[in-house]
Amino acid sequence: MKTPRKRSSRRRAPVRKATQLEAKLQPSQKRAKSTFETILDVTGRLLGEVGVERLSTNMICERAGMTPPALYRWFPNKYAILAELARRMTTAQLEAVEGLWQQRADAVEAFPEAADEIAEVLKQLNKITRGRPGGIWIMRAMRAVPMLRDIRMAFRTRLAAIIRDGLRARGVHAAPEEELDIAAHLIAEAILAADEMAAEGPASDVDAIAREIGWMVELYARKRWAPLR
Amino acid sequence: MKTPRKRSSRRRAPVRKATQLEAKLQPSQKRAKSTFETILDVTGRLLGEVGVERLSTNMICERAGMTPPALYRWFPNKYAILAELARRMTTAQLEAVEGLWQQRADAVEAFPEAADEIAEVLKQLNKITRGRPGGIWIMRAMRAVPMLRDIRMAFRTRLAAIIRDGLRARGVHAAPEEELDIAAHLIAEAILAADEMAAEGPASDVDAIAREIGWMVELYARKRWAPLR
DNA sequence: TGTACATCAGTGAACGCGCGTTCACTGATGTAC
DNA sequence: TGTACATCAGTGAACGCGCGTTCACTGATGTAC
Repeated sequence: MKTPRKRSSRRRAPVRKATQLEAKLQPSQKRAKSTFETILDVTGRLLGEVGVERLSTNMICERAGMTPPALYRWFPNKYAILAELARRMTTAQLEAVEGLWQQRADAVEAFPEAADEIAEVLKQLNKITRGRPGGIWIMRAMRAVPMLRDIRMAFRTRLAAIIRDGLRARGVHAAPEEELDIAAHLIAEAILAADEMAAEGPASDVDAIAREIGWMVELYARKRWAPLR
Repeated sequence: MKTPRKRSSRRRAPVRKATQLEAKLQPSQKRAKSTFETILDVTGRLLGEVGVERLSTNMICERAGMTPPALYRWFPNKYAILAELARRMTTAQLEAVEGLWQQRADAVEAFPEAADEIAEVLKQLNKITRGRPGGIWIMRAMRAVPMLRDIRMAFRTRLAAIIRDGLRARGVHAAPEEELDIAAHLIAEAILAADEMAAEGPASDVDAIAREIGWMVELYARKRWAPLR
């Protein structure tokens, strides 16, 4: 016999264990590595096709041509897969930006080329965002999925730190520490917004968007803490 | 003549139609209006507690103290609820911005107060984003949930149009149409990013963020199409 | 004014399905000798 | 070099649960007379 389902007035206390976001273990054998990467690749593609909320582990397995236990051998749950994708993405983007920044660190003392520099940053970021399967959707998911927000925050913090140091190195001395910090975060967010905007349209739009975000950041950074008239 | 009205139990077409995002019908009676609003309110709150992907109609009903058919009387599915929340939010924000813009349309011929103006826009937007239950999460969901993206796009397009017209009205004549359009969209995205950034921290941060985004937009708009040196 | 009655707004109880996940097991791989 | 064997990487087949949703029905509301 069936117990009737009780509905109202019962508020269940969710004893939810903190979801593990790391991969269970790293694959050692060749076959395993391929499985691991296939899961990530397929998840990225499906993210773009059905969105986060419709994505399921069964769906991933079916598309990847494997059975669920194969997936669960490597990932404890579906958020761990998304988290791995997010971590790889943000790591790649940080490395790209750091590379660019460092590369020009010596050559630039002031702002003359800052617009070009920021434009180039945007292009690099966007190349990565576009280049990975479901890349934009990973970016979007990092905003909206609570379990991924930490990764995004860490990413933005580091991006802002790079920008802040870059501004200081290029002669912004008048700005109070706190103000500069907000400015750097704001610039980081603006660049990320531009990246997502650029990723949603045709690739030919990227250059134009990169040019404008470059101007925006340069003019802001150059003039904000200087006497205006 | 009186026709006996027997409720006919007709079968619905088994064809899966494209998900309807409108409310089924508008409530007329008082009790119904209250139910309708409760559903929206509870959904907003739950959005902030569990996120989009964990949100369910059963959960909404339980928290709202009603049974599922009460919900399905007004909304065809859970996306329609989210869509209604998103539409209300963006409508309120557009009205706030339009009001502000119009209010100052006569008083301002050039840019001297543009920074303040944009700062004020951000504050108004953020007041709405913060003021509604789950407001930030609705903003975030509009980015990541495919079914809500149309609403966000329409919102951004209108916001960009307001900004574009505002720039033209304030003396930006040198910019090519297409370039100005990209600029307006970029400004819109930057402002929305700033809004989300401001909504995630304490309310006391809003003013500082508003000030910086104001500067950023003003300096960009003022200098972008003018000779720089 | 009261009330009969059509219509509106909700409940109670479940449905089928796909979700995330797991168990017991087999086949593949790498390596020590 | 071949092979025995421990270990690694996968399969087959399901599980219980909660999801979105619906049906048949009752109670609440508004209004015509």
